[in-house]
Amino acid sequence: MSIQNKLKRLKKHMVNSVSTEVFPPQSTTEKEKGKIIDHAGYWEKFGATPYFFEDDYCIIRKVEYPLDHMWGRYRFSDVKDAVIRWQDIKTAHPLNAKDLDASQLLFFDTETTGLSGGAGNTIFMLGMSQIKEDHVLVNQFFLPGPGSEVALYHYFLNHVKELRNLVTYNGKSFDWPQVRTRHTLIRDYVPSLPEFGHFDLLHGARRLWKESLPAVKLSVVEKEILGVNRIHDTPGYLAPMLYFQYCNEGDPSLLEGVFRHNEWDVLSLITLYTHMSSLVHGKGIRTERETFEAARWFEALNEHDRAIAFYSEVLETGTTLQYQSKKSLASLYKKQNQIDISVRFWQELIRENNLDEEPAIELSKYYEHAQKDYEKALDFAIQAFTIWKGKKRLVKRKEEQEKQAFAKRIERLEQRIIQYS
DNA sequence: CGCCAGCATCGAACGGAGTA
DNA sequence: TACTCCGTTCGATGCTGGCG
Repeated sequence: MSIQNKLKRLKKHMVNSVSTEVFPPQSTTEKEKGKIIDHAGYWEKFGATPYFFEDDYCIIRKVEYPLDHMWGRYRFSDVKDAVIRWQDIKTAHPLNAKDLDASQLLFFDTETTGLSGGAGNTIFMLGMSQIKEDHVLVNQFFLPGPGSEVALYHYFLNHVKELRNLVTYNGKSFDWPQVRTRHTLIRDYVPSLPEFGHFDLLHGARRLWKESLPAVKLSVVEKEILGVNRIHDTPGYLAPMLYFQYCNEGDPSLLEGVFRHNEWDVLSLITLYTHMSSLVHGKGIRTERETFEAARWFEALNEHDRAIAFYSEVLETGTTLQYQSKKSLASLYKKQNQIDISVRFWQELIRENNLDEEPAIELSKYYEHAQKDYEKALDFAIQAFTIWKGKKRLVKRKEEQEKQAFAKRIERLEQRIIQYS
């Protein structure tokens, strides 16, 4: 096939996906002759096409998956249900997709030339997946060499116009600041960065699995939690080396593994978001720990009712986290002014464990202030003090503070008893 | 290897309720 | 009226683990 024909074909493909104003039709034959890309044959075989902008180009690779394709424990289409279930949850949860449609989520991951920030590093690949009407679309925008960034970001920023919310893994600290840094360097030549909502799944994953996994990196979560098994994955840390080698030697096949790795990452983000949403919605099979951590999450968000529901579930079905759950329930019911329920939990707790002074302190407060039964209050205060004294302390300063608090409480109660008797 | 969001921890400030 | 206890909120601070 002649270069001319090839270019014609490329152009036809590009008109489909790129608005015409960025690819002016006035290109002359002479001009098109300048638009010959390196390794055109390879890229074509790889399903990638060039996108020209002024004198530069970047490489666009698209991959499609059917919506019912399984990725780990879920089908891609399950993310739609997850998003729908958020609609009737009022909570300001950091994963809440209320008022969003699954198709507006941009599952996003970059490949860069290194970890350190600043202008020294470049992003050489912008990878993303999104939910289309009847398929999942993966897009990878690749920087074929330094100096092609305007083309890369021009294409990217036009592409994401309709999207509203990023979904990333550590993207708040890493990917998106990097994008912003690169963008500011060329902002005069490209559209401005859109205001995205942003779900960073790292932090929720930490909350849910910090205690049960050796590390909470995406690769571990993916394997242990999502059930995604990669074969022949190119680890992310090799990406910079491979890219530099490609820059020196010009052989794009060096990067096949990197494309693949990035593609899998943005697909796993879909499954991970689906799964984390399901856990938080209380759907599907959950471990005791997951239910407990979801409860803690809601507690931290001041969502008492949902926290209570989850802790209660642990209490009923759990085995190892019941004591902690009961403690949380006691203080949550107290906050909700359900004192009787709260007290019943404290009493149970004190019977279940004689090494924890907190229930005794709480009961002492209850009998002193609510019941005005100073004898009982004193008993619990002394009991608490005794338990506390039996513990090894680490922080001297805190120890002194707490000791004084106990002394004060006990002295006060003794005074009251003398006075009222 | 650099950066930074989010978490835990702590102290200060404050208000409500009860008490001296 | 002044004080104490308790709970809540808010800001400062320090730390850590994840990204390629």
